Amino acid sequence: MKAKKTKKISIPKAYEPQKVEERIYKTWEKSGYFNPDKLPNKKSRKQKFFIPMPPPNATGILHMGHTLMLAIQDAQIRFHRMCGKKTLWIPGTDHASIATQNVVEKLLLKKGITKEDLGRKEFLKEVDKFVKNSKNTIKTQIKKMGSSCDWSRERYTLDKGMSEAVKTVFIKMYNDGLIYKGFQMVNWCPRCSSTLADDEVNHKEINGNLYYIKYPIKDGGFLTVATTRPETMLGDTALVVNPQDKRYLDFIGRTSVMPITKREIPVLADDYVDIEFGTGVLKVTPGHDPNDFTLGKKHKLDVIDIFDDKGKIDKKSAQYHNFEKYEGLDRQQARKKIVKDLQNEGYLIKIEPHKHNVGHCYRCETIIEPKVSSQWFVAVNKKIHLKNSKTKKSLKQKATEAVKSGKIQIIPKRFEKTYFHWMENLHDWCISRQIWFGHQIPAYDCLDCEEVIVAEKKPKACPKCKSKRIIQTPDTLDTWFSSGLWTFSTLGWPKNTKDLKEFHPADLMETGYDIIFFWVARMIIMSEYALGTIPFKKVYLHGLVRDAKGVKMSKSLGNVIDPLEMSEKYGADATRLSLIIGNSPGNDLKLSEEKIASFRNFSNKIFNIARYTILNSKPKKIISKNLTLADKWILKKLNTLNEELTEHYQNIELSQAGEKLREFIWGDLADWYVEISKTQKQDVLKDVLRQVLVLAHPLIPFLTEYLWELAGFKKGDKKLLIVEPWPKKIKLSSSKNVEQDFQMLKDVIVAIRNIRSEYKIEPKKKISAILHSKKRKTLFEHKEAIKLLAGLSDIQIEKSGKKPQNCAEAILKDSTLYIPMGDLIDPQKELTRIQKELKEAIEFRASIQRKLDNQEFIKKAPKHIVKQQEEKLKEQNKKIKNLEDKLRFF
RNA sequence: GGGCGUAUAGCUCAGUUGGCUAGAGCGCUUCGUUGACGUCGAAGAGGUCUCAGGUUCAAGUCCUGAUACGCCCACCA
Repeated sequence: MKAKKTKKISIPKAYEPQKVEERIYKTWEKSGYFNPDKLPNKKSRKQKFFIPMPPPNATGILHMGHTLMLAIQDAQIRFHRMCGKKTLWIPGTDHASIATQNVVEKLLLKKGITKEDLGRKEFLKEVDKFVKNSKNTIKTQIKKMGSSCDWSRERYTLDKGMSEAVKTVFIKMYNDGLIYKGFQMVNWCPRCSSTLADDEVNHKEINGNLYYIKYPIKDGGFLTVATTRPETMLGDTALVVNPQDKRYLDFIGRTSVMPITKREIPVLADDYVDIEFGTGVLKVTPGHDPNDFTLGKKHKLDVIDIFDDKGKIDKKSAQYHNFEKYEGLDRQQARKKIVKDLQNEGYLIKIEPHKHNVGHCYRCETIIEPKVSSQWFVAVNKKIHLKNSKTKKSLKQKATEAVKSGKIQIIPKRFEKTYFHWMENLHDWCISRQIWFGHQIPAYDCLDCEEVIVAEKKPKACPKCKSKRIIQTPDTLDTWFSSGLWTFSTLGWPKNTKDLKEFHPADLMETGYDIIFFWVARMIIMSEYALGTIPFKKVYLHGLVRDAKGVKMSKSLGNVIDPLEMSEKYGADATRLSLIIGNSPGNDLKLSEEKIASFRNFSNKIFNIARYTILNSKPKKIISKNLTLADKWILKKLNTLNEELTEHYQNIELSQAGEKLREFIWGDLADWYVEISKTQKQDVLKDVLRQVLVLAHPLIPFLTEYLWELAGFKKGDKKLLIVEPWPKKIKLSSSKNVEQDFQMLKDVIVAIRNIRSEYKIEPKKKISAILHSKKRKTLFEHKEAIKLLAGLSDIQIEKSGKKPQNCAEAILKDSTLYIPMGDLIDPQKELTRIQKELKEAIEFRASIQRKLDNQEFIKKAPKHIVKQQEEKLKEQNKKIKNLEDKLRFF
């Protein structure tokens, strides 16, 4: 109970992460341990563990989503590194073609410059300049979070090696007939002036209208068409009705003279048309609707493209097809004007409000225009002989099998269904983009004979017509085409490198569920195609980080919580913990500054436990003899913690790992063991601290490494915590009953505290207690602890004895506690207390009794459950008897 | 139109294969300057586990249905 004098080692009173994090990170970097080739005990590292880091966009700044991914991956990497695996985490950045080009375009526009002003070459120089700069920013930020990734292997999706990989795959796919150029309906973003893949289009419900328009028929009569997009009528090339539709039988085969343009189009029959919808008459615009395109193909209709690349009514088309008066109007303007004209000329019958889904660009939110053009596609349904496959299979089949066979495991499992569903419905993937920034397609067009040549280098002459007028296709590739190669291109593919052989496939792919299709699916397709293997064994999908109210964070809403600001304020460890604890795969996370602050408190608590241990623990070396009940208890708890954490880390259940850690450190260690240790001549604090630091390190890297050093566990420059082997369980002899015995000790202390609280006894005031207990010896060992923790001046512990007078009492499992109150005793208070306790006990006993009276329960429930109930009953009976005895005195 | 998820204390969430007098953190109430920590400690209040059925000796946990909220996918003009 005498407070130990703290020695004069100067350790600050509170943890100041700002002062240590940067230094610790540099120490790690200098050690070389981020690099698997420089790890200690190299020979014994038989297993490997590899994570390719999802590359953040090169232009971005770090947001909570990144921080979350870094925290999870770093925890995994650190755990497996400590477990003795050869661990590799490759960092990198993504060039994010459309996104980056948009950003730079906007910046230039502020200076009044368009990209066309600069020309392709100069513009790309500008982009590169910009990327170079922001790449460094994000790199520094990744380091700030403590990420232990191998910077010597850092990659960029547009670096030389990557371009090599992209070219190789493209050419191989082309030669295998899996990449083709085709004239097809694609999603066109008029703002970006580029195509988009199907999954880059977001469908949103829009309150639109259905316009009913009269189409006059030659030789009399008219048909009424319902459309949501009247402006597309400029490109109509037919009307179609269902041949079963009796209303229109007479019209089939006749000709309509269209309103406005007065073009003549046929009335056709096709059972594609839904009789029920609208008027049952469909206007066909093969140039601007995917269905109409298919229908048009079937009926060999002309395709009229009425828009230019910016989504405005095209000049040439307007001249040719007789709608010059709309030339240059954008889609909205054209719609307005056409509706007005239709109305004036008496062709508009009515307008009905109509909800429908409209596609939007996922980058800039502009409404997508379906448009027919010549683009490059990956054929996903074409069956060929793929690597490591005996029979002919399509890319889609291979990618589906990879998951279905269990070779790839998706966490959480429910996303496997989503994945299959998406794969089943996958159409050919449009991979060409009319963007300047990106991997330019390795295809060359002969300007004289229009021959297309796919090759690594520009051919000297056209193989067909020998012309030398050859240019490279201006289009670039979809960003996801190159990031699809990420798991193996980062390892040096197409060269057959040592890294590739050693590390592929990755052990874990950790990314957001929002890019399961964009990226995860593409990586599976690409790896199966190029290498004939899976890209990774596990996919762990994290959710979105939202604000405290569950709203998506966005600059415009001003609800963004900045990870760097938070790390500066509360420490990177606290920021990481706030994202890990209370989070589960596939679910969104609500984050608030308060939550982060609460983990700062936790860090500080750990710091102070360590501080106390360093300054006061006795002895400084591991002991195993003469352990007290408390010593054995905390060591046993530590063993359990070790076991549980090991499993949680292995299964990527980091939230549970974090909670268990907090429970142990704050609950068991700080609130109980540290306090009790103050009454002991020697303790095991140092051993416990040592192991706790190891177990906590994957989740709390900075602080633990710092304390490791402070506590003197770091023996020699190379012995950093980051490479400390994962601890084995501590051997404990004779630890039977430790938990029950310690629980009894806790119960006694809590009971006294309770009485103090009820009687409002000042904490300063020391009182005495008398304890009659069957386990006298066990409690006696920690007599001083009871005194310290319950604020007693004195305690008598006897096997049994006479009931003392004027006491507050508490009935415990094997003991009865008396607190002499003298005049302070309030019989009424005691009576109420006992009565309340008795009532609860009786109710509880009744519920157990009911169970035990039930013959079915006795017959069918497992033996140990029945026994458990019987014991509970006994316990309650004893308690009730004691309480009733006490009542008799009142 | 198809599919999926969630519903437990004021808030954020745990609750493994059914055995629970239903837990934690934050918040709240009362009390406290016990030399590791006020970024702390002690004690406490607070829940018919969304609703209705069912299976079972036993249901927060499994099944069916309903309701609410959320998400994803989709070319019906």
